[in-house]
Amino acid sequence: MKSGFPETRDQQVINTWLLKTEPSSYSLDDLLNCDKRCDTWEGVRNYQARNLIRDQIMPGDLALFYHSGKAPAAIAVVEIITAGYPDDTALDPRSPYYDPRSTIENPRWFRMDVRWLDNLPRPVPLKAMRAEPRLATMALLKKGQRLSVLPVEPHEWRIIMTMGQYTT
DNA sequence: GCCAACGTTGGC
DNA sequence: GCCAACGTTGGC
Repeated sequence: MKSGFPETRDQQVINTWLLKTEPSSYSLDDLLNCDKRCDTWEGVRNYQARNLIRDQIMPGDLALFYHSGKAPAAIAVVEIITAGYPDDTALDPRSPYYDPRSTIENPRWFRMDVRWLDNLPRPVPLKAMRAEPRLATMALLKKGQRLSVLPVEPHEWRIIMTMGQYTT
């Protein structure tokens, strides 16, 4: 990644996000074990997060891969490789993400596909982000926030890349 | 394990 | 449309 973020690709601004996951349900290793280190980000069942996936997240965007739980930290960078599209798991009665209110004609939930890019050389713990004054307004750090998909502002992204010693 | 914060549900 | 009850998230 070069300096001067936000970068553009094909005239399009690349936005940055944070994808939160509880590692006991889906971890970085799960992503790394996927074919081509690509996987689908399914099961989001929160309307605000759904709206971001459906309306804003674009292929080429970048995201921090964040583990919640025992050792909360941003640990890797992934690339968004699709726009949002209907989350079929909502249609499957055997899926833990089944939602009978969702239909093919009227999908209620959306997902996108992601690809692993790199681990952060130094994972950035939640604690370190809280301790960094320039990250004070970060969405992740807002009290009581529970979104699993969060926007990351360009300056926040740069700071976290630096903290994570991520340089390319 | 606790509990604050938040989203969702459902009775009215 | 209001709001109390409930379930879930997630840091600590």
